[in-house]
Amino acid sequence: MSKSRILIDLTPVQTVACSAPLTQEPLSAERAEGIAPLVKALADPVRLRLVSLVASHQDREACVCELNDAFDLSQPTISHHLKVLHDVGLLDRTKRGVWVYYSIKPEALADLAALIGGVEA
Amino acid sequence: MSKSRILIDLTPVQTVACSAPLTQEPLSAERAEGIAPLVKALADPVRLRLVSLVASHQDREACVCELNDAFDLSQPTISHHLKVLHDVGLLDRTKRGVWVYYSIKPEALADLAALIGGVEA
DNA sequence: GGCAGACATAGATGGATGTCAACATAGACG
DNA sequence: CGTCTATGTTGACATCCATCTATGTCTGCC
Repeated sequence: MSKSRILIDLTPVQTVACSAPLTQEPLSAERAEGIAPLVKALADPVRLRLVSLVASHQDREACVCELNDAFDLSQPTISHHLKVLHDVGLLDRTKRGVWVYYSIKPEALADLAALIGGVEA
Repeated sequence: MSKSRILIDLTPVQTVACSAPLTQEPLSAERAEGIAPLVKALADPVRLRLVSLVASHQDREACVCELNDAFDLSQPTISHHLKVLHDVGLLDRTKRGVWVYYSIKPEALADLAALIGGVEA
């Protein structure tokens, strides 16, 4: 009870960060519910490319205008995907003048990789 | 053109295995389309737990009957989720007598972790 | 102030997805 | 054979989700 209440207040990234690798012990239902949104955020080709574009960009951050240009999708659609990635804690958001820059939170990707890979972090 | 045709014939796991980490270079649209199904297969709390249950089980395999018992879901629903995981190449399937055993394909998880984590495989 | 550009939000819509009940299949065993 | 048990398949249904158009908000600038 108290354990699950604590989990409810954690972001997906935080839940991932404090979970043992999938291959080490069975994932509890509560943790699975907490982690799934993070994986789901990555489970889209457009968002995979967005993360990759940002992560591989100079200083691991990119302006929305550049990201828009990389896709044949409407600006609101890209904005929606960026919001999804930001909401789960994979991307940070900074406004500089008129432009908005999204940046990678590297530890989020690393923690998720450790959870999936399991082979010692 | 020829590159994308090759990718079309790869399974999600194979596509992941031959892709550079997300943080290293921008993911192409074709590769993103190939990888997304694998991530999507993991982007569900029930399937996360199924993978974890199988992966952390003795010999990294488990009988469907045990898996059914771990959930408050109908048997066809579990069967459906196992099929999704098997179709993308995360689980192997073996029939022994009346029972069906699903087993982890460890390299699939490792490759996915390497793609996401990026810190050298 | 007012306009223009960058980005977010709202609402609508077609398609994907998780779940179940019902049925099918396939061995084991009497 | 017939039945029981384990598992997969089908079809239906409700919900979720990716995308679009239209509109709102904020900022810089003339």
